Amino acid sequence: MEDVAQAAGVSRMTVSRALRNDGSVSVATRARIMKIVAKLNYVPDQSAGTLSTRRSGFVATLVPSLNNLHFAESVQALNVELEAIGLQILLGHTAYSTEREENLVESMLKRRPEVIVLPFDGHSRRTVKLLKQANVPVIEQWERPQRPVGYTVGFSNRDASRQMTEALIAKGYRKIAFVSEIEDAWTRGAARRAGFEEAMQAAGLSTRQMIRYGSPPMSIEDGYQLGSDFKKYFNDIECIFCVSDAPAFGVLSALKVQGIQVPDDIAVVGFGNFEVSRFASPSISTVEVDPARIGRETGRLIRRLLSDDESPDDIPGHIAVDVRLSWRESTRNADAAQTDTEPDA
Amino acid sequence: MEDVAQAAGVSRMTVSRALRNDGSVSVATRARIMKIVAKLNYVPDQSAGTLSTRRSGFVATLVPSLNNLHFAESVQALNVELEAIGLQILLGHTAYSTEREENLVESMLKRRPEVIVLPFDGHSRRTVKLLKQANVPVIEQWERPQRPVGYTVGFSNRDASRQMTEALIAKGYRKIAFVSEIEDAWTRGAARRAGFEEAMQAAGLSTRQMIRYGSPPMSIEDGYQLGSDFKKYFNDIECIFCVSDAPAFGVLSALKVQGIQVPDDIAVVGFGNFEVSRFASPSISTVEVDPARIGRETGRLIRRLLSDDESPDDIPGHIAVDVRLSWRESTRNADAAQTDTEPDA
DNA sequence: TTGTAGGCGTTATCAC
DNA sequence: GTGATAACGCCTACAA
Repeated sequence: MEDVAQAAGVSRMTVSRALRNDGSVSVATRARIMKIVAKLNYVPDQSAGTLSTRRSGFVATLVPSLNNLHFAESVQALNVELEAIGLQILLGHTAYSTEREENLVESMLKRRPEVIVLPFDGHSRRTVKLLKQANVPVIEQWERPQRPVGYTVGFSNRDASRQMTEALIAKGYRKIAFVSEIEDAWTRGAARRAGFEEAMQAAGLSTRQMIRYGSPPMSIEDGYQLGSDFKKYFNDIECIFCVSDAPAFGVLSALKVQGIQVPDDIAVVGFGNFEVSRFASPSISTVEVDPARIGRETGRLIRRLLSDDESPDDIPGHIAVDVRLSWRESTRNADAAQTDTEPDA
Repeated sequence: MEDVAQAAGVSRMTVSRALRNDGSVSVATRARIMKIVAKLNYVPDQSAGTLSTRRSGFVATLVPSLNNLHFAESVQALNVELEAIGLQILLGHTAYSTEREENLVESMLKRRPEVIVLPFDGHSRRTVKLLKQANVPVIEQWERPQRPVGYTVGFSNRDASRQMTEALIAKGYRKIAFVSEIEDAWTRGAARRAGFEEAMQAAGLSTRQMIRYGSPPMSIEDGYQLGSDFKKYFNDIECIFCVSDAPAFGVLSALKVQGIQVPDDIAVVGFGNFEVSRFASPSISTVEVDPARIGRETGRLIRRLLSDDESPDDIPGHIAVDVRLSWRESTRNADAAQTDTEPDA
């Protein structure tokens, strides 16, 4: 910067001001400075700026996995919002591990993010402690936790799952199996299972068919294996409700191989509206979440949090991004009120 | 840090050394310091450290889109490698735009990354200039450019596509259509088309069936639309080779709806080995790339570049991550030497 | 509109 | 093994 200043015959301060374009530099001077900046290929060092202004320009963002279009889409949507206000995402993936999450939060904090965004799938005690002490706005995404650390953007997995279960019951399904992971304490899978149980019990139906298989997140493969052992798992079942579309697709593929008709012999339902469920044949009925919207709303919330022309009291603590039920070919749709659009429509 | 130092009765320097665990602090002193650090919830400020050491700990990583499992997987694999050496990814997505790429490179540079990783899909002149002047190792991923800026990790899309085309010809296909995007100058799509042409011309076959549709990257939907107008696009064609698995799946779905048999009436081939092509029915033959391996190899290259116990001359400028052809159900496999494993196997 | 002085929180370096 | 000093490159605050 000194070089630029000398070449322009001004002080470093003036160069600094010209670069930030804060309006306090004469047009002529600024033009001259910018030309020299270009010629010298000068690129300001943001970490020095951060040190000085105490604003890092970072938003720490954790996701369970990138290996899942939902999270990737939401990050991308968030990024679009943040770029507009010059914020940079600092990404970390927890691989669905609260321990990794803890380490990530710790290392992110060293970068002095202005906001911390993370999924809620349960946090370790220390994670919560770190987040609270960080003195930085915290946004939990996807699930709406019982006791949120800070702001939340998302929906209740439990409610969504209950809704879907109630709808299945309304369609006449009685013997419904729920497929989810083993050792899913505190994850969204557990919340979805709870919603299922709630609805079934409210309807006086048996919740004995709770199949636990694989570890979170369940894969297509896991579902395929379950579906392949149809007799063992789904004998006398009318509808298989899977914790996510991935195992639902796997189950479906396995049933198809065995010549079991969906939805005539048995129905299959997923959760999440992954791309694969839309293009499967039969296409899979599912709970549709809108990942891009979660990212977008998170970004907007951040803009509000960081702009100083709004009182913090006016900012809502929770932003609901609700789900909807998508009825497709894998369920019997006798009483279906809304029908989802097929790709060929 | 001062607070910690006072509480421990040492100087800030000793605290700094204790935190970095550089071995020059007595065990007792370090233990005492660490305890106080924990009690005071002190979190060091990395931007100050960066300023002092001139090491940011960042690896700038650009991807065309996260909205594509390939890139997400490769980023994730890269991240695994980098975490091990305390490096943090600074992610940006170009949305397949060279202009966005240029802006991203510029803003990343302000963070003083220690390495810049980006896809090669053509760069603007200024991007190349910025990269060269940055005085930072540059790694181009996926494609192997003709004139690379720095290191490269990946494969030649042109060669891969030529290979696949040759294999299709060897299987007896003669009237092969190639489906790719409009305005794909300099993208991987163009390289793949070039490989196709090359192989077809070498075999004395017509390359008249070059269908251009949609803009990069082609979607399932684009393929579906093409496939729906079978008569117009694929009349008298024996095999449809798509620029990626996404349109291949779309085409396939559309053919299925029309009762056109694959591979009996016509073959369909993709590129990329997206998950959907493995689980489609019929499953889609494709050119299989290994995104995780690209990420992993990039990470390893970075480790070598940043470790000072290796002479730069020993580090290869290009790391080949080759593709393989996956033969599945969507092609007639008379002479197939290798057959891909199905999910149920 | 421009300049001067000082400090942001850490670490390199050298001395003890 | 520990401490004092200066510097990293920018920006805040104040002065001119």
